[in-house]
Amino acid sequence: MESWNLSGNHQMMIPNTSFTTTTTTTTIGSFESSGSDPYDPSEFEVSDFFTFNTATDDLSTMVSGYLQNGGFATNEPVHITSSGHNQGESSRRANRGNEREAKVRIAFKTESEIESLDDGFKWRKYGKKMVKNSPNPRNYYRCSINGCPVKKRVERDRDDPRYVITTYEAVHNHQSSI
DNA sequence: CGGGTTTGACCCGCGC
DNA sequence: GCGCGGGTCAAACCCG
Repeated sequence: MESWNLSGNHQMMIPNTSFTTTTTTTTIGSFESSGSDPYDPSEFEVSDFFTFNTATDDLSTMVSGYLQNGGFATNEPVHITSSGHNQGESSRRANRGNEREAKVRIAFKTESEIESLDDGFKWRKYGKKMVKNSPNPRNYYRCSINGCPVKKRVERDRDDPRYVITTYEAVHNHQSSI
């Protein structure tokens, strides 16, 4: 768990992407970068979230800023190893276990009635699952820009359905989708 | 026709 | 080995 400096240093090149609902509280949690481990499927504990208040457009700024920089005003060396074999998904299985890809993961918890929050990127849904201990499904999205590795999953907080938890993974290799 | 969504099947890791 | 849970695939479907 890192601590983030939320001020400054986002390059904001996202056009007006405003969330369509009034967002009061947003929470951010679980930052991971650079794994020697392929996947860490650990869930986010609520205590891991970092909460702050923000105005609506600040939030979208931060989301997009995060997604493009690989982090908030962080000096974490977030590097994407796009090296060697990165073509296609079949390679993922092939080299599971010894390839080290930089993993960046961040979760936003946002109070919202709708779950399709516009964060300025174009997403293609590729899966949906029911999660255990929750009546709510979890949706899986992939960034639909060329070979962009970013995924996100969206689900509703299981014990406070007013909130939507959006988890982003990896860093965009392009700028805004618009 | 081109793109996204739906949806059940499939895969993989892990614990028993 | 088996079942479970999370994650992904992909064929069918939908919609402009």
